[in-house]
Parts: sequence; structure tokens; C-alpha cells
Amino acid sequence: MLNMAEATQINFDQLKVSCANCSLRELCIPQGMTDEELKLVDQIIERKKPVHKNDYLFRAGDTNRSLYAVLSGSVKTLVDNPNGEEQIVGFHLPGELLGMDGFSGDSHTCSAVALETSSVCEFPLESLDKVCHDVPSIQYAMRRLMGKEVSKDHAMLLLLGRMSAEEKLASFLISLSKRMAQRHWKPTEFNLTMPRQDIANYLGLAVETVSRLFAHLQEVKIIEVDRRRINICDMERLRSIIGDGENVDSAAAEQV
Amino acid sequence: MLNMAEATQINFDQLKVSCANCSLRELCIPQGMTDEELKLVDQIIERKKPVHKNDYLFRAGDTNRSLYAVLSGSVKTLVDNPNGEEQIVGFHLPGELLGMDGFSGDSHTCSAVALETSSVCEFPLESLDKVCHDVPSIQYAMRRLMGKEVSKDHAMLLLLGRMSAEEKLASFLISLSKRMAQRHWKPTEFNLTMPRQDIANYLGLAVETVSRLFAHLQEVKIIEVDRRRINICDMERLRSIIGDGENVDSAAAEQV
DNA sequence: CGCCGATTTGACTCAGATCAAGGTTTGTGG
DNA sequence: CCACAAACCTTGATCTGAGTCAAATCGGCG
Repeated sequence: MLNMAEATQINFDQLKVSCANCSLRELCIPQGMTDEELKLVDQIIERKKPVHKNDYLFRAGDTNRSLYAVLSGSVKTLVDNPNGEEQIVGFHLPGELLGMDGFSGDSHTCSAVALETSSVCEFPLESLDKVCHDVPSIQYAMRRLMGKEVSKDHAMLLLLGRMSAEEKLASFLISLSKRMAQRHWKPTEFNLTMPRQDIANYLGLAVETVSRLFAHLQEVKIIEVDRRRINICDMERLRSIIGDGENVDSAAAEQV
Repeated sequence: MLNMAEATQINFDQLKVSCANCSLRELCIPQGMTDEELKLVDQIIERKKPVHKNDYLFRAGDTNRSLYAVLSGSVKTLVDNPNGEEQIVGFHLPGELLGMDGFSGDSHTCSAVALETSSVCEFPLESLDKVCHDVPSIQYAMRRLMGKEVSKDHAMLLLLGRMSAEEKLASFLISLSKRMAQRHWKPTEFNLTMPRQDIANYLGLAVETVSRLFAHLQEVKIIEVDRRRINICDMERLRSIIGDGENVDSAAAEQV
């Protein structure tokens, strides 16, 4: 029991950690900043309490706009159409950002939902504007991060517009694998934090198709799947599905 | 002949017009700026000579990065996949921006090609950074414009991921119609500046499907098509295809 | 006029959706 | 600790929207 309490205490402290000693520092907003600049960023962050699975971080239409960085856990963002259907537009791992859709107009245009118990850092838009104004290098960093967002979205348009179901799933797994590697986690062995339904929605497929594709990729020994657990056994052949043997670090796979 | 020459002269002068008297002012970067601020923006613009149909404004991989605003004509942007296929990610009308994909990394990740003889204003990235630094309101405007880009891309993900062929084409026409209206051109009668092939590619369809859909929409008297000429006869029913009778100004249609 | 690229049209095919069960895991309250 | 429900996932059978293939037609333009 004492151990448990201690562990809880440690977790709590981690939530209050500054950007300077955050392990995600090089993936997140602070990448490449001086200690000086970091302090300024630190000051505008509101560290949120953990959010639970299925909690909304924000909803389309919310006028209280912020940029969010995932600290732990994972989050999905989605847009709705007039008929009430929804399209998932992103899955966000620790160190990744969401909420840029609120930078135009006066409200968010997509919603964000926690896929599991997670914690996020929140940067209110006003404070963000102010610190960008005061610190050029932060403004520069923001420009870079938004440009990345645009390029990433373009890669998704390519995926949804031109790829077969199998290519879509392969791209998805490769993208996850690369993002695992960036976080110094195993790139070939990881847990999916989202249900099949969400993967299907994100890739523009039916759940059944995703399920069958997982079965097939396992069949031919490219991956092993056990429910949410993925093990990529043959990265080479997984890559060959999206059609590049050599040019492995292609922009497309990088950014899905 | 003299008239022709005169017309050419007038065109040439228009290219040298400042942002302050540009008719696209309220659609483009300068929206809502003071005269003071406009001058600063004006100074960093490099007004390009007209580009011809099929000319590249920039290519994926170009390290010479800029933000571009279409002054006249129209431009498409596209990304390539490892197999050499391409996906068109945007069509850009006068007053619309392109090139934000270059704001991250060190090169553009998509290419831009003129659909017809066009002219564009170029904002080199370095100058843009500088003026953003000097003038907070321009930085603020840039943030807004990039946010809009992200929201627009999300709407495209919804289109590609969830819509039927007919819904896609209807959304496309409605989007064009709205953008015509913004430019004070007829919202129900306009020319497509891109071939069927490009429309098909953009919407994730086959050319034949687009052709058949145009034929069908004409059949049921929702539109009239004559080659590139479009006349929307029944906007109400066109809208009903994407599934909203009342909630007409939905974000989805707005931003495709 | 004659060629070439763009567009249309028709016939056929197929990847992936939909429909229909059945199995498994998780959580929950008694 | 068990029973039961609710998600979630898989598998099989069938259907269909849209792709593919093939061919004709149209519209400019040298």
C-alpha cells in the first residue's frame, strides 16, 4: 500500500514537470529551444488533470480555443458531417499536438476525444499569441509545427484518395512504427490504443475489412496480431506493400 | 489591334498594383489590415511574371520556399507517392494561398502547377518571418490563415473518407460556387479551369465516374454542363445531395 | 483536312461494403 | 466469485458502387 501511494505521488509530480525536463521535449513544441525560451513556454502552459477514456478535450464549436500537447496516453480528433457521421482526422501520441483547427474562425472545427486515460498540456490561444509575439523563435517554431500539420494532412489525402485497403493499413502501421521509434519505444511491437472501428473510420474502410486485413497480414507472416497487440515481424515486406523497397524513408510513410 | 495592345497594357499594370488597391484584398493575406500594415506586406511581395498553363510554381523538394497568393488564373497543388502516382490536394482561385507545406522541414512537400495562364504573388519565407516578427497583427493573420488551411484539409479528409461519388462531386461544385460568390462572380455559372481527370483525381474517383456523374446531374436537371462550362440550375437539390436541406452553411461544404 | 488529347458511353469486373452470425473479452452488480 | 451484459472482434455469404477496359465522339488547332 505504501508503494502504491508513493507511485501515485511520483505520477502527480510528473504532471507538474516543466518542459525543460519533459522527456517529450524534443518531439513537442520546445524542440530546439534555449532554456530561456523554454521558461516562457512553461509559463503559459496549463497542465490539465488526467482525462479519462472517451472524455472530450474540446468539441467542434467550442470558442474556448487552445493548442494541446499530449503528455501521456493518446487522443483522437474527428470532424462531423451534416448527417451526423464522423471522420477521424488524427490519432495523437505523447508529444504530438492538436487543436490547430481552432486557429482560424472563432471556434474549434473538430473535436478531440481521449482514447484512454491520458494527460495533456494546454496552451490557451491568447497566451500562445502573446508568447509568439514576445519570442520570435517560438513564433518560428509554431510556423514549423503548423507547416508539418499541413504536410501530414496532405499525406492523409494521398492515403484516402489513392490507396487500396491493404496499402492504407500498411501505411498506418508503418506510421505508428516510426512514431514509436521517435519515442524510443519498440518500433516493431506495440499496442493499438484505438478499437478496430476507429482504425477503419480513420482509413476510410469498414471494420470488417480492417479485421480481415489484420488476419491476412498475420496469415502471410508479416505481422502478429493479438487483439490490440501488434508485432511487426517483417518490416521489409510491410514496406513493400506501399510500394517502395529502397526509398524507405519516403515522405508519404513518414507523415501518415 | 490597338485595343488588344491596350488591354495587354492594362493587365500588366494590374500586376504591379499594390495590396492596398488589389481587388482580392479582403480574401487574401491583407484581410482586415490597416494601411500601415499593408505597406509592410507590400514590401516583401515579389510579383511574379505570369506563369503559363502547366508551369510549375514550385516542386516537392524545392528548398527555395515561399508562400504564394494567386492573383489571377488558377493553380493546383499535388503530392506524389513512391509509385509515382499523384494526388491533387487543392485547387487555388484568385486570393487563395498555397505553399504552407514548406513551412516545416527545409523544402516543399507538394508541387504547384498552373491550370491556366495565371499570375501569383510570392512571399519568400524569410521575409515573411521577418514581417511577422515586426508586425504582430500580420503574425496573427498568418496564424488564422494556417488554421483555416488545417480546417479545410479536415473537410477534405471527411469528403475522401466518407462520401459517395455523387456526394463528392456535389460538395466540389458547392465549394466552387461559394468561392465564386466570395469573388463577386456568378455563383451558379462558371467555368471549370481543370480537366475532368484532375477533378477525378482530387475527389478520389475515376474520370469515367466524374463524366457519368456530370451527365446524371444534367439528366435530372440539377446542373447544365457544356464541356468546362457549369450552370447550377437547382442549388437546393444539389445541396440536398450532401444531406442538408436546412443547415445550408455547414462547415463541411464551406471548406471543401 | 486530319491528328491528338479530352470526354463520353457502354459492358463487364471486382474490391470492399453490407448483412448476418458467432465468439471473446471486459466490466459490473449481486 | 459468478453470471450476465455490453463492447469488441472475427468470419462467412452476398451485393454493389465505382473501377477498368474498350471504343466512339467531340473540339481545337496546326
